Amino acid sequence: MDAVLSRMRDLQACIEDANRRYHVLDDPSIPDAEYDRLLRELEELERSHPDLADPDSPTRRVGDRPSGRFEEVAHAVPMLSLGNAFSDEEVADFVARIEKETGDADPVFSAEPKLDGLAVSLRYEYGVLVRGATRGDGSTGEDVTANLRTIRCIPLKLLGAAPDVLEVRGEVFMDRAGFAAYNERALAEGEKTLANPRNGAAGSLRQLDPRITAKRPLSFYAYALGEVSALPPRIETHSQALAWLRTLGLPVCPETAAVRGLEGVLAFYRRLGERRDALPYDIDGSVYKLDRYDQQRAMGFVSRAPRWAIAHKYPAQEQMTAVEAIDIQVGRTGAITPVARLLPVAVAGVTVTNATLHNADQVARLDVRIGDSVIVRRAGDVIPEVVRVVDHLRPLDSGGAPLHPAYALPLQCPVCGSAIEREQGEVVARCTGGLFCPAQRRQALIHFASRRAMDIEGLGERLIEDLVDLGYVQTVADLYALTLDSFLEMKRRVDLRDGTTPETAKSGKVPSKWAENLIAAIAASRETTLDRILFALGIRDVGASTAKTLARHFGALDALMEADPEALQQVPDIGPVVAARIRHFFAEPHNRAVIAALRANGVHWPEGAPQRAGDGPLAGMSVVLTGGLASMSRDEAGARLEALGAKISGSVSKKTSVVVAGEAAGSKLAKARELGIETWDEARLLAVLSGHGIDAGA
DNA sequence: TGGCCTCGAGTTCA
DNA sequence: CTCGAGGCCA
Repeated sequence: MDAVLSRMRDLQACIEDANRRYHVLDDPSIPDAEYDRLLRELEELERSHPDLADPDSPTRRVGDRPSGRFEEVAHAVPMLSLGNAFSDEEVADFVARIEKETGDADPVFSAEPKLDGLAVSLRYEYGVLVRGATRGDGSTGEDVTANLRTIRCIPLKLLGAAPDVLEVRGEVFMDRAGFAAYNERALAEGEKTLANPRNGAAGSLRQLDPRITAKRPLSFYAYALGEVSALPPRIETHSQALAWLRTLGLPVCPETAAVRGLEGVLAFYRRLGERRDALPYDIDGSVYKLDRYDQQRAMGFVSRAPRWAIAHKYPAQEQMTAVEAIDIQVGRTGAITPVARLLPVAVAGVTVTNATLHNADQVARLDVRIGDSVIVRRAGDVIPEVVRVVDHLRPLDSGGAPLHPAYALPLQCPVCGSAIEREQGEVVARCTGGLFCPAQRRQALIHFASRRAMDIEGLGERLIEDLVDLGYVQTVADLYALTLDSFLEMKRRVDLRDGTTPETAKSGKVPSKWAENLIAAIAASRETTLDRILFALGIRDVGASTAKTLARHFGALDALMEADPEALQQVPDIGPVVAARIRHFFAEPHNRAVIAALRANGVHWPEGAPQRAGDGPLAGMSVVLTGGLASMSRDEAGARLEALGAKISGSVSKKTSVVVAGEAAGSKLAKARELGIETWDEARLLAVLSGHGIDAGA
């Protein structure tokens, strides 16, 4: 019981603190999702232990006291908050409750996006805006009339026949474009940037100088009524009220729609969710309001929220979690990457356990330490990132100093013990162990086997790790000496090491199929091409594209190996730096030995005369492929275009001649349109290929 | 020398 | 996908 009580008091303190920071300081300390979670936990504890509930618990209040910088305003009709639903089930419960209590089997809801901004109340008397206030704690807010008057879409005078008194509730928000522009400027001028658009809106409204507010790109959508002296007749639903507000000149969110029953609200939720990223403003959910006023009255209220409305939240894009450790990863080139190991947390639908910290500079910028609470986000792309540290949750020692020191990169490679060095002016630190370092050896092998290199199917990271750790493979050439027996023996040793039951014991026969397939895949990779083997060798700064150029330019490996720096720099896109790296690679006796061993093991590729000048019908064209093609893969399409002399590039710029856009083409197509670059659909591509005698099929 | 344009390298999870 | 840096051109 003591434990419950102390947990409740802890939660209360956390929530109060978060409230204060959010409402009074405009400086949120924890993400909304975390706040909601804490509040729910406290609510549940209070429900199961009503005797322990504090009468002043934050669950009984909507927000917090105003900051005192502005006049206080008492709301004639309180501004309530909404209950939240985080799952379809909770929405189903909400709808079922309404159906049961109203007796309406198919109730109509007004559904609208839940804008991520700041709730305000506008008071019009005789059609003139006389006062605007923030929500504050729900019953008392702050008078921010002067600031609200600067928002262009808020009418200072209503159109038509307005009632004597009309209070309109709605959301003030900053759209994404405005937010981005604000931060860009703040960054350029060395000012503090805003954490998110909602803070932009809140911070702007709290400016003491309305001239500053006037420069902020704020908008407003009305979504509810407060005090109204006389509602026009025949307004019996929320939808009708919104339509009426529109006629008075008040902006209402165009996404708002009337929907029917559970099916209707869930369909609205999904439709809106799909378009979430495309909307010009941030939303954090949908809101459903029972449309008929008589039904709303029948449902009534619970302490802090109406029972006839609910906010259905989308999975949070930001979450708070704890850093359990900061580990080091060693890349193929020795690059040292610090990685935050996180307490698993669900962010936008997936569980995140790792997040890259990129490099030492980034760690220093964020000042991430072990034990810290951090905000994790999955931004536009998929890869999670640590956005910031929640400073006031940092663990402290008894003296009040941080428990953990600032993180410093180790001086020695944690894998091989070699020195870690950072070259002058470079951002990345590197392990100097080279192929002596097992981590680099492993990465080199993974690279060698990868699809764009030797394309050895089935030889994945796990297998390579075991092969390297157990000493079966030292260099890439050793792969070609592996036999069926060595794989089976290795498997036995792995099972023994991990304590896993050998499959041989379970099935009673030798499960050699996977090993046979692997041997076959390795054998198949013996027949390759010069550009693949060049790429596979893993020369620094020689990627797939440069390898292709080198292969074409020299035609044969020996010619490349003997080329001096001057000869190398004759190759397009090769300058002094890359030339030196290539020379350095081939000067290394170990690398020459590996190449000899590969050849001795039967790895071969066609060699031919150097092709220096690009020719073919599409010579000089720079083509970018994007989106999925139905009749062939992008790689195949690229190979065919290259056969015609075109250059395939990965990014769109004004030098691009054509963008081939397949299914679901994204940002590259958008960029092409923006730059006015010619685009081809798949049909056009096929026509061009067959027009030059290239068979598009198979 | 500065400002593109590219390429390379590293990264997460189902 | 994004960042960093090499290469090229004005």
